[in-house]
Amino acid sequence: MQIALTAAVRCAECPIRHRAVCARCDDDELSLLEGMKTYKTFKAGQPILWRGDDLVFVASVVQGVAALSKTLEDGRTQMVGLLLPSDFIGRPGRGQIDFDVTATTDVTLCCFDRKPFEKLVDDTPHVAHRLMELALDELDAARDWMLLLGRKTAREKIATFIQMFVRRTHTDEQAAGPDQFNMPMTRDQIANYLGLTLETVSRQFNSLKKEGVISFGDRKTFTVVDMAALHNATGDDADGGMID
Amino acid sequence: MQIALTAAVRCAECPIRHRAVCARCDDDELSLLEGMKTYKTFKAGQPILWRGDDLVFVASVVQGVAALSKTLEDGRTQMVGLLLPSDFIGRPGRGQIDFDVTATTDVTLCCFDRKPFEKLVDDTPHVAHRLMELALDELDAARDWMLLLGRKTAREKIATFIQMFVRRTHTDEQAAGPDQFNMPMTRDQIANYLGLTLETVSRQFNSLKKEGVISFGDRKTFTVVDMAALHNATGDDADGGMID
DNA sequence: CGTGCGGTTGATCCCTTTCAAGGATTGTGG
DNA sequence: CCACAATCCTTGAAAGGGATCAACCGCACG
Repeated sequence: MQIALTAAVRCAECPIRHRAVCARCDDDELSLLEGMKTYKTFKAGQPILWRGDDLVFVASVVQGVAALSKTLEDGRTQMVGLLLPSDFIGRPGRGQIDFDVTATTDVTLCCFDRKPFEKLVDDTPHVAHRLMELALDELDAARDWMLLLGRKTAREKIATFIQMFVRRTHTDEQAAGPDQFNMPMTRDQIANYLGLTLETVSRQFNSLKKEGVISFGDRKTFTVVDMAALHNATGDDADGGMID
Repeated sequence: MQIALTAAVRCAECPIRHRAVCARCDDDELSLLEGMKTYKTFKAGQPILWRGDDLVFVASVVQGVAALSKTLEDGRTQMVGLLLPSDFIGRPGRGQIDFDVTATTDVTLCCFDRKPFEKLVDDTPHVAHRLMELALDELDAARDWMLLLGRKTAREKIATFIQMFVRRTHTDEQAAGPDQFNMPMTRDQIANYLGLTLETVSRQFNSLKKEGVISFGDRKTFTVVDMAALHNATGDDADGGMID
């Protein structure tokens, strides 16, 4: 269920107010941002930015999921980042990006023109700080993913993916059930994220289902039946290795 | 050939003066840093920091190569970053790191105690800016590596690795020959970086050698015989996709 | 009621891993 | 200076996990 978002939404009531790039801002700073922002929406599957494009705007993801991906000459593609609500697109001091950004689900972005935003970053330490934190969080996530891509088995990849998704989603939206959640990605997109083929993704999902670790009603609605078993299947050590 | 470095080396003469965290500093700022810095050296193979350690110092790599790595419960390990001269260890606002840092070769670090350094970062926009740039560079590198780990074949991985290494090394040190360079890592370390086994690394190296793409005299000294063929073997498109 | 898209399942193949043995190089101590 | 050990590297044979190729299912939608 999506909340209708328009340019009229006030920052103070924004669902990502406390985690996005504006998290540290006081009221004055917030009203500066409020004066600059515009909302853009994208339908599932739509491209948001192409590799090599001039970066005319930067943005926070307000609703939905977007993906960063890279493609080899022969068409093999690999997702190199998943943007959930509060994640940031674009970077100060870079006029271009080196990957494609695509809407995975319907997406709402809170956009700022790049040039004025960069000026604001220079004048507003709170924003600069938060931007740095977000970049470092992304770096941590990227490194976890490198371990997954380089060394984990298909089964471990799937288990890790589900676990990550549950963790990030649970706090984001009020999930319907205890460990139930909605999977907004197709098997093919998941495969591109995990460095697998869609067939392998399907097989591993069904294998975890047969073992009673997860179950799903609709093909897009999962329930984690046995959280401990799921964690066990990730290959990670006890504390999960994830920083909260 | 290593230059002897002691605490007495002046920043103005430092080999990484123009690329490290201090790159943007003016003379005043530089003398502040100069007053804080101490050199530490580590022998090849020595641990520099362990995962979960309290981060008491941050540092720039002055000489040598260090590696960031993560390990699964059962011992599988994956390098998640390679630190060459001018790269930075540690991050503002984080008291801990989530990976091990190990000296791959003999390493010289230019260290700063974390707390005072963080204060300096807050007061010195030039340093904060540069730190942000370095973080974003690392993020770009991490994403290139995710594509490699997730989608490239063993052959492509090796070719990409050599290419990356030649590119970064050539500007760093004046290489002996045109495309000759010194490989400071063992087959095992390379395997951990590329998500392969050491046997596969060995086989692919020798395969590229048989094809006349590279040659090596000493097992640690490579020459790229056919740069175009090497690039062709990376799977990347024409311009290489690497940002300089 | 067909068509298309996403998903499942099966059979086969192949690249990389695994297991194993031997070769090369370096360093150390007698 | 040589013997020996420790590392690092190479090479071969076999096994296996995931990819590939292919057929089919089920649901949404026109």
